[in-house]
Amino acid sequence: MFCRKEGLPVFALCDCNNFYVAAERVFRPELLGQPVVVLSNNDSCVIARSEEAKLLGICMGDPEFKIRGLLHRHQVRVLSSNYALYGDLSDRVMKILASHFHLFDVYSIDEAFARLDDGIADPSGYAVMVAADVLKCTGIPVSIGMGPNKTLAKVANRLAKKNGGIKVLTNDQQIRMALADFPIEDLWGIGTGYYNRLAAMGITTALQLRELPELFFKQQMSVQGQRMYHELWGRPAFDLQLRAMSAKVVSISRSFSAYITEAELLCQAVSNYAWRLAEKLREQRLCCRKLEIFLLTSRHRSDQPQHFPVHTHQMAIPCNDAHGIVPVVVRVTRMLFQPGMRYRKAGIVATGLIPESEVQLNLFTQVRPKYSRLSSAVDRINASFGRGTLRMASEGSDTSWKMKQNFLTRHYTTRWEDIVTVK
DNA sequence: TCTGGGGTCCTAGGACCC
DNA sequence: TCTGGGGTCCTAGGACCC
Repeated sequence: MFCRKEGLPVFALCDCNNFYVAAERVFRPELLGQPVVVLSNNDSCVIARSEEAKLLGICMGDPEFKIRGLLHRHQVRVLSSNYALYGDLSDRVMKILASHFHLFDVYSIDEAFARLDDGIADPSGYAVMVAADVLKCTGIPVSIGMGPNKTLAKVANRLAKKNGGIKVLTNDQQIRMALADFPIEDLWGIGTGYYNRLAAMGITTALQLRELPELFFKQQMSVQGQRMYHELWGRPAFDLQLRAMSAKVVSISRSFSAYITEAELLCQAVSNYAWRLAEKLREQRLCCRKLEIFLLTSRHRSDQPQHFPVHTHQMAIPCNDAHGIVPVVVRVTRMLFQPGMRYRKAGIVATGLIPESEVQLNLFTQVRPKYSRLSSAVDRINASFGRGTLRMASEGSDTSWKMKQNFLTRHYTTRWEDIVTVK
């Protein structure tokens, strides 16, 4: 199934370089060459950095308030995250990549795996051509790594970033060399938990890790670890995911821009989240059978009382309309709320998902069509006039909890009034 | 006193990913 | 004062069934 001429790579990983920053630079060329960071929701943490920002010592996840002096001193350009822009540019990049690779698997907003066609005799030259085409068509630079499986294509990609954008691993000698000084914490499948355990044993490079017996992987890191073992030795254990799978969980959670201490305001905020969750379920044509509602106080404030309540609600009928979901979420939130607590975040997780079509076949769902037609009408209106044009009255009008985005760029590619004007 | 065995489904929690 | 959000997979253990 993975057969290909001996010594040639089978898998490619294409990864956009510093994607969020690159996406901003497409429409803000004055940011080229400047240190740039993109912040998470509420403008709280660094989630993307340009090369210039990395050189200043800014790390992923750094809270903005802790590095404010540094940002100011070096005139770092600070941006709020603009997911409408990133999502749209991601779609464009993926379309170009898909036109060059027959078998193709979108792995995340900025990454895709591909299997190389048998006819490609010069993988490295092919990768150069693909990367150039993506850059020409979208303005986004990509790095491409190739190897005999996904794990090693990931390793190659990491090396490609430091090596002109393309890296191909073809035989075990090259693989050995690549793994010899590859830090285990950068390996796909090694997070902080495994890293700490391995480092305590003196294992710090991917090559050292590979030398451990297969049983160690199996016992310490379960079957995923066992798959990693095979891939490190060049045998493929993860294939491409060629069919889009329907989501198993759909969730929405947000931190508030200020603490919430009143039940009323909290209910208004979760009412807004519940509405958005219902929209997301309808976008994916799914209905949920369960809703998990949770509240969080700030873990970083050990001087304040903590409260992390969770409640799971079973829906009588699988549901994806706001009229079924919002009242449940508000009722549960009222029940979970404890006076005296300063809530920082709330969220809703929809599980037990089934396709909309299966619900409509159910005998006991005669009440649905009315709300289903109402929801479709609301979705059409909001699609035309913008999200939030129609919403639930329970959401209220006090927006003090809403997300802070002080450095947001325009929706250049997805909103008519934000489109760039050429003089 | 001695109390089966094998299967499924569900859930909670822990690991990981970007 | 200020520390993101949305996912996946795996395992162990309990309930339940025949």
